[in-house]
Amino acid sequence: MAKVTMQEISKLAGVSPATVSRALHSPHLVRKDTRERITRAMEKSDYVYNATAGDLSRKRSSMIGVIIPTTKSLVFSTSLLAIQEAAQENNFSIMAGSSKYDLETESALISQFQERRPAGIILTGFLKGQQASIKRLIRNGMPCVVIWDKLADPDLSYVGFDNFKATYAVTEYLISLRHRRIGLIIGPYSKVDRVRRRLEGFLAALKDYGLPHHPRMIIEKEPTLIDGKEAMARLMDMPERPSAVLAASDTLAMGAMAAVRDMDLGVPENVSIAGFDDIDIAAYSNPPLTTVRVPAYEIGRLAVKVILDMAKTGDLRAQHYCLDTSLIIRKSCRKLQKNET
Amino acid sequence: MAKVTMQEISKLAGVSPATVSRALHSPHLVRKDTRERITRAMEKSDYVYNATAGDLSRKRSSMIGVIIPTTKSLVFSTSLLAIQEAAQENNFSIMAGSSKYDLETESALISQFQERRPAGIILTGFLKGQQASIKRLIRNGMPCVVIWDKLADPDLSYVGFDNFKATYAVTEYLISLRHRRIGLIIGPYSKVDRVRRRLEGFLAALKDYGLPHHPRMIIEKEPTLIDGKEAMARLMDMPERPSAVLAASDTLAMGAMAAVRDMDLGVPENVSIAGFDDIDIAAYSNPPLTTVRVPAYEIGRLAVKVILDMAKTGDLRAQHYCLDTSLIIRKSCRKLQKNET
DNA sequence: TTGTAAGCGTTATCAT
DNA sequence: ATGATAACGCTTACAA
Repeated sequence: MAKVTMQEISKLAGVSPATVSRALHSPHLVRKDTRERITRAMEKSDYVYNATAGDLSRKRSSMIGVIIPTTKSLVFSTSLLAIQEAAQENNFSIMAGSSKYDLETESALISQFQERRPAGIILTGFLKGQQASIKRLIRNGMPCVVIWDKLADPDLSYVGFDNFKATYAVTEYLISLRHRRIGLIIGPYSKVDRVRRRLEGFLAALKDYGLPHHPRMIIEKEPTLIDGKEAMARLMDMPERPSAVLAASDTLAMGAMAAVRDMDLGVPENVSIAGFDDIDIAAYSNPPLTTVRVPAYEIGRLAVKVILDMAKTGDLRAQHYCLDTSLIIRKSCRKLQKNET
Repeated sequence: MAKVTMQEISKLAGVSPATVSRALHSPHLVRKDTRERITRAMEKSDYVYNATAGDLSRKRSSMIGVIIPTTKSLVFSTSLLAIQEAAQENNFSIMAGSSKYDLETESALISQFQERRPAGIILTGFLKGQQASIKRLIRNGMPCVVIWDKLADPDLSYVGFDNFKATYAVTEYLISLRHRRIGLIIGPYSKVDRVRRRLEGFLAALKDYGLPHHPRMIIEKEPTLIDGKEAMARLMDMPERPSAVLAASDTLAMGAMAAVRDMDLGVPENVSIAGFDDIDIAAYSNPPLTTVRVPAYEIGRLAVKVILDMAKTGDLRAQHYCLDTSLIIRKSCRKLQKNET
């Protein structure tokens, strides 16, 4: 398709290929009338620029690699959308892939990306054991930025938020509602650092307020609806069941609410549930979900900015952006009575 | 980054670049021991294949362009996930973009894709007025397949389902429940053919069963939660309000349910609601949503197969796959009493 | 089974 | 302001 090349355009316009290239990328270097002749020639012959050839010649490509855990979570999709919009505004394309929380998949994706010499790579959190290989990437001159977390390692760039703090805050809120037996349904924290920090925030709040810690009330699951439902069912079956449950993602929370409904019990009358992410639908669930709002869109845009900036200047020194989260109080949590348990 | 080239590997292994290339892509053409020497050389020097150069040389790239309306709808994300998985299995990368139901954005995306000479392009339905330019693409040798619809045009490939029939069926179901005043909340049918066919299916069912058609009960909106809610509020405010409402996407349906709840009315006691898509969460809403299941995942996988097949054989003759949808009856619709209206 | 060499369509460096 | 020309890193006939 589109087999006409710059060569042919240059002939048609009676100039050299170099001039055509200039007319395309640095129009100000070309006299107006030649520029117009070139433009006309291009239009007449349906010329389509060949970015592959350009990238090869220039030794860097105008693509950005993006890894998100899953396209099936609305909240990551929001970041992806932002990334895509920002990239397109700068005439970059994105290569997307989802790791599905699997180390091998993630590595394969990174390798696949590298083959195209992208301008940079955006990673969503990352799996345990990936840290070294990312550092190697950076050392080799590849702009990388981790999103959705605040990293301890000063050598790694990130655009994220404080998962520990955010989880601490929502747990604290539950405690302020007089809950003392609080369950936690959480994603794969043994595999993903970002998730582990949520666990740690939860635990820290419990400890700081002197609440007992029931390991059985912490359930690690995949962040899906069905897993949220199963976990909640298990929690509700316990002899001393929790009066409140924090689901470390809204998807889990939605599943959890369904479990309660299936028992003909109500949220928040019989049990309070809080989520994390503030996906769009959280405001529309029944009851509307109390949750932690995460700046998914802003994260995406900012990440692109960081990558583009690094690619342009060649300065790969780590950049850190920790954005704010906020607690969105809706109707899925209630305050216990003084003597209620 | 990764500045070592095939040249250097070939020197290291004491062979020609051509042999290295063969070892990589057609190992069977290379004697085992030379192959091993090459592999060792690559490992020792951290060689990373340069797909950009390869694509240029081979005059076709191992990328597939994908356009979906929005990453913010779970159901398109499912197709995207499937596409991405299938592509990766075949060592292809995907370039993704969302049109946001905007013609200019869609065109810009297609142009951007073309510059990379992708192996093919997958389009989700497509906007009115795009048909001619897609045909031109195909004529120029670009494999294209439209997903999520069954096209009338025999020259265009599609992997989709019958939007008319599916909508007809769910409307018929509502009618079988004795509903006679049925509202419709629907996406941008004036812009998107695929959506228009849903409208037509709805109208046809009404007509076939001799039901009156109230234009005011058909509301065109963007497929978002908030729009679903607003539309439903309007419907419920009508003097003769509908006893059932079909929302032509689950997202709209979720918004609609929220509107009913806000009026302190119940679904399906006061009004029945049916959706379309069967996004994951539809089974978990309160009440669980009766809806039309769409084979989003299968569509994605099959679309990649079609593209790859066309790219390999060079045979761009149109291929048509119309998959099945099914009505998933849950709890958001009820049967009216004999004398109930 | 392996090597030679001519591209692939741009861009960048020097000249003019 | 424009042109000549050598890369860029790989693939692919064709030859050996």
